[in-house]
Amino acid sequence: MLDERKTSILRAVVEEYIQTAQPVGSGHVVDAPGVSVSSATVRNEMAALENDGYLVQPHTSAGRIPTEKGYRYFVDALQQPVLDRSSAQQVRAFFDRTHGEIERMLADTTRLLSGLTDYAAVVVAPGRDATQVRSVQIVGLAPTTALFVAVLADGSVEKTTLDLVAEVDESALDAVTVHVAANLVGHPLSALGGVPASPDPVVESVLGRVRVAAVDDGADEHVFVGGAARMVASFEAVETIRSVLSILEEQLVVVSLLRDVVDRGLNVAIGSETGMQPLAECALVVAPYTVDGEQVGTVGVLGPTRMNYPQALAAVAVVGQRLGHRLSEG
Amino acid sequence: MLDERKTSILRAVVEEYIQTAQPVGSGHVVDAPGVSVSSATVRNEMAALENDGYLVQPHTSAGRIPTEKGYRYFVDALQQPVLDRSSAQQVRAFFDRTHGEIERMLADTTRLLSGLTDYAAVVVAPGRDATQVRSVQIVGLAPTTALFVAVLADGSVEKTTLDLVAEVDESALDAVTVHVAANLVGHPLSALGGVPASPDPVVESVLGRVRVAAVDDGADEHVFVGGAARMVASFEAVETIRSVLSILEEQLVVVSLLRDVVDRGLNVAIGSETGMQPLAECALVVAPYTVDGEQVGTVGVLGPTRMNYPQALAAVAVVGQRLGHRLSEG
DNA sequence: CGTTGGCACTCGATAGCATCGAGTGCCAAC
DNA sequence: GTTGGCACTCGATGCTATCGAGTGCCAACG
Repeated sequence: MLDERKTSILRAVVEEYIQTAQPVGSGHVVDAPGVSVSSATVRNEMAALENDGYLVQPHTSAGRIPTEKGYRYFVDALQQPVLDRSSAQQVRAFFDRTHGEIERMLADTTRLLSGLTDYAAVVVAPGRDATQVRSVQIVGLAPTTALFVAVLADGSVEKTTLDLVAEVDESALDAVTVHVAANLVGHPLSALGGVPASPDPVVESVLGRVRVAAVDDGADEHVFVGGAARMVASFEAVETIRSVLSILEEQLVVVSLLRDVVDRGLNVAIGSETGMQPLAECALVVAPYTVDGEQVGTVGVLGPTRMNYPQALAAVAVVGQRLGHRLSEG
Repeated sequence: MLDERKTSILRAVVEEYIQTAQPVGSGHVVDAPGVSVSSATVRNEMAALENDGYLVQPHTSAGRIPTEKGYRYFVDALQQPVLDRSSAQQVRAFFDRTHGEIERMLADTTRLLSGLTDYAAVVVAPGRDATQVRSVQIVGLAPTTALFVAVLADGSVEKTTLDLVAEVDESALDAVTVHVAANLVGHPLSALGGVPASPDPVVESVLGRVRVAAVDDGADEHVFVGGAARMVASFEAVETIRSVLSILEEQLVVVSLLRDVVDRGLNVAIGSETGMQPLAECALVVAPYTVDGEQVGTVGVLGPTRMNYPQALAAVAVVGQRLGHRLSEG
């Protein structure tokens, strides 16, 4: 698409702009690798790059800034970035050390990722269907309220409140527990829909509630966000900060955003590529992680469009891979 | 402490500064209620208030800004503030409508509070000891890993990973479950420490792990933070925003901060009263809530020192009270 | 013909300076 | 004790000059 020299120039502009946040002039590019020409030639090339939509000038006679298209080309031209030694060491140390609740581990993973990149980090927990139910229990809380609790093989616990239509005593709830357990343990939680009807009408009425609740809750995947404070420093307009934080506060939005990006086969979404207007000045780097060969979740970082893409890509890739390994071994 | 007129003037200055964020001059105060004197007299009084440390001038010949001491006096002089009709209606509607998981309910409560005040809201969940254990279960996850799960009467679920020293089969874990359940159901979770030893050495070894884990996890109370994005608009320095967000991201810090303030018998902590340097420009309004007559948790809002205290105090008080009621009825 | 040094030009940033006005402190008079 | 009057302060605003990084263009060169 672009000849070698234009590519080198574009890369130099992007790299310097990422570092300094200042428009980059032709003079700064001449001693970049792959650019052994004078500044006048660079100027000509940069004018061409602007014409083609890779760069813009904030105003006449200023340096150039990459456009979304420019960042996109830069990212696509990147060869597989590798994580620097000390970061890699940090990741290794983290996954060697971490243990305990899966939720805490995922939350800590966001801190790790955020610390590596200085941007906000997100981790989408493994989906319901990625793991089997180990144990089921229905516990009465109030005369007409019960709690459905399922322990999954990965150590997570799912629960749903059941609003019962009539009073149900403990023994009946125990019967429901036994019935559900017999049909659910060893299967993914989504198999709840396939639990056969019970001949006992009381059991069956509770069962109805369980099925309904399972469908209601099935949609919301758990997501962990960390290091939002770090990302703040990358922006200077308070209004931008506010709108980005608003997005991060809405778990549903974050989950669907990540899913959407992954589904489009991207590992980077730049500005409007995110599909969210408040993220126009942001870029999102994501990587799915796999447990036992199956994609079950996603890790990612959210930062400004002038993000350190090589670093972020490398960090997200390595953390995603390690996280998958860690979860696979159980 | 201050005569009536000085109090009126101080109140007028605080109220206007809260609204405008601009230094308030003597001219703006003359037509405030309780101040029927000329601007010259107001000037004299304001000079006195400055001398006594209630006001400061950003620079000579500018209006005045309240100091922490000024805000403190203003807050202490406030009669019980009442919530405006529409907000009260909003609160009532929320608590009539809300149901389901207690965690979701508490998280939604932060959204409610944040929406009412336009500041960040925090809710500390009821402590472990405030509610009884309804059900206990120990589930094996891996050969040497098990999960201790306890369902509490308020619908919350506590869990802890157990790293076992040796392989323990299902039937042994079931024996532990039965043993623990017999001694724990009906008691608060803290009674775990008092579970008697078991004659069976295998059961006893697992039991040891359970006791250790219970102590480790006992400290961390759950806290929900919401509406951080809203609060951002109250500040203009990005660095301030960053440091405040950093605080809010650390659950332990938030919990101990709230506990500390409540323990000091305060319902408002202004600036340095919070005891946290990064919150020097913030104020915290808190209210404990009670379930069955016992203080079990706290709600609060965090905003700038130039916070709308009457509104925030009223909102926090009402939401705390309603939340307590809601949780009491189960 | 691509490359290059040269050059006029642009325009934001910075600094200096006058002006404006909100607000103050002080004082004499009521 | 209160008040109107008044000189004064000082940030904010606006204007102008200057500076300099960077540009576009062009003629000359290999």
